[in-house]
Amino acid sequence: METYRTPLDAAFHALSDPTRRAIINRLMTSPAPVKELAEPFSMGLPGFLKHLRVLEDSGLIATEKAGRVRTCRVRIERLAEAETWLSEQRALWQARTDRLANYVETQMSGNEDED
Amino acid sequence: METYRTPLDAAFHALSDPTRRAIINRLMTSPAPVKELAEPFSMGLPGFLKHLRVLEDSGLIATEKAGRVRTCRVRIERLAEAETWLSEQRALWQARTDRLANYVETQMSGNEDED
DNA sequence: ACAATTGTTCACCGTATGGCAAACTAATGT
DNA sequence: ACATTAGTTTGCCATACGGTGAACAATTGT
Repeated sequence: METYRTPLDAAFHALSDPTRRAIINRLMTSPAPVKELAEPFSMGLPGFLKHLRVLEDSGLIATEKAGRVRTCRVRIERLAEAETWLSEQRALWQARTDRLANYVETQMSGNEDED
Repeated sequence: METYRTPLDAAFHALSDPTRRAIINRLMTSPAPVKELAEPFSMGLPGFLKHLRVLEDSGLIATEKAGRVRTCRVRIERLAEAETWLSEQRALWQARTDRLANYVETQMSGNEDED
């Protein structure tokens, strides 16, 4: 079903849906079975299961079935990858504003009364 | 075009495509005109412009046209929102593992020779 | 054995996505 | 004036997405 190329593609895609973010949010506190996870949402189980599959295919969660109950838990590593990408970007931004601040500073010490 | 509900939906969706992440990555260092941004990619301009629109609609970038050149720059706030959501989730996870560690510890001090 | 609980599969639907090619507009260089 | 550059619009396409209802397992409680 998921044709996503890289893990990051899949992770960000999975996070782009509010239902799925809510699921992640819930699972951060503790693992839970499918039924309990589904309860807060108005949609039917089939639709809900699709969301779970998107999450599982993305690696953001893992599931395991015991008896008739499938228990879901978060895989924090994948979430960390997304976080890492974002913080790398912010590092680039930081480097840039640092350069800019530095430039402004050298300019000002050159002509202190400039506008 | 974008029917996205919340800013977070739109931001994560925008980031789920490798082309768009590459654009963001490029823009982190400095603003750039459309043509220069498009050069590294094999696709045509119309397709590329769609990516730019997704990014702009998500609030991850802003663009401004001067003469015939449209310059694009990152809007760091929106990226920060995504980062914030992720770190909130990790805080929940952290709280959980802390609780768990605490529990294990109290158990061990109760029966120190247990397996 | 039987019913209830829990999950799964299937076929379907309307809309969005990611791409293309072609035609077009607007600003700039010569 | 004319050609070039830079971007835009339009129409099209195949596939993916988010949801539905109906039928079908498989486990568990009584």
